[in-house]
Parts: sequence; structure tokens; C-alpha cells
Amino acid sequence: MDFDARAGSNSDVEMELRKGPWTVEEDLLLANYVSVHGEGRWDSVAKCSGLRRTGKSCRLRWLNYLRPDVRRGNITPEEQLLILELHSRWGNRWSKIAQLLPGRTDNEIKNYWRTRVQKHAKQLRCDVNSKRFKDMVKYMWMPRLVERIQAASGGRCEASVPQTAWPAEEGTRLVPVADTTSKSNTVNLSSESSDAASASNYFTGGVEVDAAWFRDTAAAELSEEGWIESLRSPGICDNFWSQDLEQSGWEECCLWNMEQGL
DNA sequence: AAGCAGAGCAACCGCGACCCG
DNA sequence: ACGGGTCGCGGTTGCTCTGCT
Repeated sequence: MDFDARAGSNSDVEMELRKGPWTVEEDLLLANYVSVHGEGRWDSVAKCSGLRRTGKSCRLRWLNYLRPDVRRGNITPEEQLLILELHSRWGNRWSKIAQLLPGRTDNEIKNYWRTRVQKHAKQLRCDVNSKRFKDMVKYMWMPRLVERIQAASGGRCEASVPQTAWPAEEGTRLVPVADTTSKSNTVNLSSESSDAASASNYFTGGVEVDAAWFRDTAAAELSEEGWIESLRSPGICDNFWSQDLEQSGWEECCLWNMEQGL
């Protein structure tokens, strides 16, 4: 039962189903109706509430925006961590992932993934489904988030993160980087070019890269972002990471960029 | 100040699953 | 068993905002 945007007289237009952004009046109508009658059947909601919208549209608006318990805005590091972990397990099962993030909608999580994570991988010409990308998420991105959460909670990580998130996989080439998550990999790069080169080598499989370039790029990024300072100031870095993980993900950028030449 | 490009997000669309007569 | 109606999910689109030149 699709709607059809045919041109017509004013009265016809009045009766047409509306599309596009919801108005405040429509929001009020829908919210009032649902609060009185419950969610029920969405086609009925659409018809009986007086809204000229499809049931689908009403459902989407209610679930993603009007629902009282819906949370909007900054996705916390804990939530980011959970999203990364759950996505690694279930893939694009957004609604399933959303069930474990109270107040978050599948749409919001999907948008987060597409804008922050997938876009990042795309820019770096790295397949989000590739082993390498998953490793980066698992061994660099996620540990960083844990650091952030720990810092924010005064050293106690209270995030409900599945323990399978970052197993100690000794013997893999990624271990050294994973092992540095508590301190060194965030500091060394700013001061020692050799550390920068060695860190980069772990993610290039030991292939030589331009260490000077790596160091300079990292230093420039560090200077711009000032995130060494932020690491030492839990309050500040909490906001920093909450706003956008990617902005502090300069290191991954450097590493991935170098991989492109391989 | 104006134009442009990119990012972020709300909403739509298509399809498959489910329910019920 | 079948068919129509409805719902829910994942993919996609397009609008708005923001930052850069």
C-alpha cells in the first residue's frame, strides 16, 4: 500500500499521505495517541490518530525519536566499545545490537557505524570485513576505549565489556601493540622515532616504512589534538573520546595509510 | 561574506518474516 | 495450505549543518 505523490487540488493534497520531516504538531499527535492507546498496530495508529502518514513512518518516528526512553546524542566510550564488540560478533544486526544498548536505536547505531567506522575504513581503502581492519579494531581501537573508560572511572574499568573482546593471543604479530595499550603506545610515538617505526612495523607485518614520515605525522597530529595532555586529564579526555573517537585515532590513520602502499 | 564539500542524521524504501482469516 | 495485511530489519537517500577556502 504505497502512497503516491500525485498533483491535485488543494483538498486532494490535504488528503495525501505526507512524507519527509515530521512537524511538531505531528509529533504531538503521535505521542499523545501512543501514550493513550499504546503502540498496537501501526497502520491503525496512523489512521486513527489523524496523521496523514503511513504506519511504517509512524512506527519509525516513535521508535527513533518520540519514545520516552530514547537516548540521543553523544555515544559514550562504553557504548562505542560495546558496538564494536557486538558488531564483530553479529555483523550488521543493528536491532540485535541495539537491544543491548538501552535507549539507543538501531538507526542511531547504524548511523554511527556508517559515519564513524565504515567511512574511516573506506577512506583508508580498507575493507571493514577484512581481518586487518578487525584486528585494528580489536587490538588498538577497543583497548584505547578501555583505557579511556578506566581513566574516566579512576582506574577501575566498570564497562560491561565481554571478556572475549581482546584475548591475549600470544604469538601473533599484533601482540606487542596490544601489550602497549596501557601506556607506551600512546606516549612513545611522540618522543622516539624508533618507537614510532617499531610500532608501525607491527601493523605492516614488519615491512619497513618511512619512520621519519610516521614520526612527523604522529607528532603533528599530537600537537594538533593535544591528546597526550588529554590522556593525563581523565575529565578532558573523556569528553574528547566521547565526541569522536576517530579524531583521536590518528595513530590508526598513520598505520593504515602506510599499509596502502604495501 | 559567499560558495563549496563533507559529515551527520532523519526518514524512506524494499524485502522477508510473521500473523491471521 | 494459501493469500493478504502488517511488522521489523537493513540498506539507501537526501536534507541540514558545519567547517574550510
